[in-house]
Amino acid sequence: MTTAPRRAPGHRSARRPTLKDVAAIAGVSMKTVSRVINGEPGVAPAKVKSVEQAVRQLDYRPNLTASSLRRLDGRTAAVAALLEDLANPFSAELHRALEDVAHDHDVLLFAGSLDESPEREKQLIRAFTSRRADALILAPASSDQGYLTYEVPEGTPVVFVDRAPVGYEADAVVADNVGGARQAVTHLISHGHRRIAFLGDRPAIPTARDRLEGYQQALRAHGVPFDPDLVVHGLEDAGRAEAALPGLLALPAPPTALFAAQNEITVGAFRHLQAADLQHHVAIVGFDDFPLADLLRPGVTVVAQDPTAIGRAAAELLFARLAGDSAPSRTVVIPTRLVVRGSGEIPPSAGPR
Amino acid sequence: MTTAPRRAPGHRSARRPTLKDVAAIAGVSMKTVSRVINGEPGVAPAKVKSVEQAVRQLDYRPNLTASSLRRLDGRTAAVAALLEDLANPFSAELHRALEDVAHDHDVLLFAGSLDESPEREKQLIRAFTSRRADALILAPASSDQGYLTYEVPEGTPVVFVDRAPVGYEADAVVADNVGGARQAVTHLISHGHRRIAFLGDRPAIPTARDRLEGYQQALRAHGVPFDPDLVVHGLEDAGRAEAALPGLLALPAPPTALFAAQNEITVGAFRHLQAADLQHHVAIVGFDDFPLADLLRPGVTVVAQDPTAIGRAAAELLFARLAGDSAPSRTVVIPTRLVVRGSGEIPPSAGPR
DNA sequence: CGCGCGTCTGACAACGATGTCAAGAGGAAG
DNA sequence: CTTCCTCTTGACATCGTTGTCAGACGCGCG
Repeated sequence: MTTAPRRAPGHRSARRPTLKDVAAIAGVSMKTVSRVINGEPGVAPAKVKSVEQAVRQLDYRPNLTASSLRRLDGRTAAVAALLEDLANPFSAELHRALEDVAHDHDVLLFAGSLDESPEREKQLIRAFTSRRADALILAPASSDQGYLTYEVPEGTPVVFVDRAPVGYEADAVVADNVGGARQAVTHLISHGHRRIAFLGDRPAIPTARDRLEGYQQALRAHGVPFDPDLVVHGLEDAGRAEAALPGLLALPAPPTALFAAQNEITVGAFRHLQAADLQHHVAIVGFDDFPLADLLRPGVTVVAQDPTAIGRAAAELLFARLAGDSAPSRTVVIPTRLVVRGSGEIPPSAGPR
Repeated sequence: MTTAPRRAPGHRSARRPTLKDVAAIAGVSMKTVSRVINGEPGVAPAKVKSVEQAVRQLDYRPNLTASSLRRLDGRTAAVAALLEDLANPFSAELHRALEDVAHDHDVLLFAGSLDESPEREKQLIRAFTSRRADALILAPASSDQGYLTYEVPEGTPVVFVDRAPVGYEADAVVADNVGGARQAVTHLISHGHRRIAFLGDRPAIPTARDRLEGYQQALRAHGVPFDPDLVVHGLEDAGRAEAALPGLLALPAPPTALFAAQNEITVGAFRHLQAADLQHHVAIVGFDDFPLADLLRPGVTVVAQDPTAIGRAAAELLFARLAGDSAPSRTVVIPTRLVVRGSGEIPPSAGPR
């Protein structure tokens, strides 16, 4: 017969076939089947053939959970990624990059969103370690990751992305937050601005602090006085950023330019500017690129992070660790890139009037 | 001593503690520990206490892979979602909705992107079934899912999202593609358009076909002649859509309005219109909403799908199946909603000149 | 005081696979 | 023909957990 090497469609057996079933059909021991499945040498060609035939006949699939339980290294060929919010383009692109590298290594990726919640972070870490993920990728929401010391078993590498670890020793891949912010603000200064507002996320977030630091460095370097009234913190989403603008622009000495330290904030701020028809009068540079920034009018000038590069670098560090690399932990800084599109090149005006 | 209920930070034991270790410390059998861990009744309160204490002392975590191996139902408390492209806002939002429902059920979500590749779909299905995911959520890339009959073990529910199954019997949650497209095109007709182009993805994709069907229904219903020159297929990404527009607009009788059957296509088409300064002269309605559509000028009118509703409905179907629901499979259709923003209300003009 | 019953408990097997190891087959060397 | 060695092979224990089942114990009853 040349057809029907496996069960006819429509029929599902109640139980998945196991090594034992294959061994019975092939007329060899379970161990020999195991050897063939795993490509171990030292099996007579004739037996290899009959095992392969039995495997096809039963449509046998090894049970990876059983296999990883028994194996000495206990590897599950799955890694977990805990990111900020998978619906955010930054996290989504990062996730894609991680997935692509993982796929090259025949490893699966579990993913979860943290939404800036430290509790959710701990919860998910537990869930993933209980399932024996081989490694973790973490964009932490917590302010201190010391708890990883006892949560994460020895031999499970952890690589931080986007944010550096605090209280825990591990590899990290981060964007150049200080340098990028400096670059953005310097760009505005070079276009003549001296009253530049800083629009930032909650200061508890390390990247938010770093970007504020870069903002201040740029001001200092060019002798621009620092005005605390121009610094707005706690803009956790686009809506809050939008709502914060009217007050800022109504100051006695309003800013002529905005530095938005995060993509959601940039969008929220732009939304208000456009609603007030100020988008061609108030300059804005955002940290982190976002889709369609080039289609807005004016196009929105940003300091772009490279989430794909961050993801790839993180995944490669991680697989190096899994392959046995035990060098001291490294922090890789991925440079940012200024993308000029119009909104950041608006000159200072006397005011919107 | 009142302190140090668990290992001091900085110290990691070489091996994770197991049931046996807990049993030894608590002075009971492994089985009793197992009972306490799983909250089974019939354990003397004193023993419960000493087990709980030992668990805390060792910071014991059950090994879920071993547990699911032994359990009769073999549940792993993990479900897999195979979506189109996690970096696309539609998939990303869907993913978030799935994750949220899964989280409510204390179930983890594995995710993967298919990128319209049937091979990748089969690969990932294998990877997930090998890991014994309890259920699958699938936005298929393949044109026929008959292979699931033997790939997916009996008792593992599959729920389709975004696209209905072909050659396989399963629950599905889809948007109202025909109705939504009809609504979009009717909207354009009601604004006076009679030469309306259809910009679509590869016709092999069922949703693309459905949307073409809706387009044709709307034309027929209003006595508008169908002109095959105005139908462009195979626009797989924004770049291709952008590149297709010049030829379309250079026709002897160019369209006065565009129906873009997918968000990437809408963006690509809009990008060309704006580059040619036609965005206020050629009407456009897109299928599927996208972030910042309201910030463009004109705002882009779309027929919005509700990926969150689709995801929630799919997840709820799935958990009902896992809970034992064995009713015949259902298909849930989630309605679409017309969002008017400006680009779809542009009247037909004699041409861009 | 013996019996039966319900409550707790632990010994043991089993889930599906792989690591260990010794034994059998076969050939080469003495 | 024996001895030794290599090459294959399978029996068995084991990974960490849960299902099964029988035994120990205390209790009330006749």
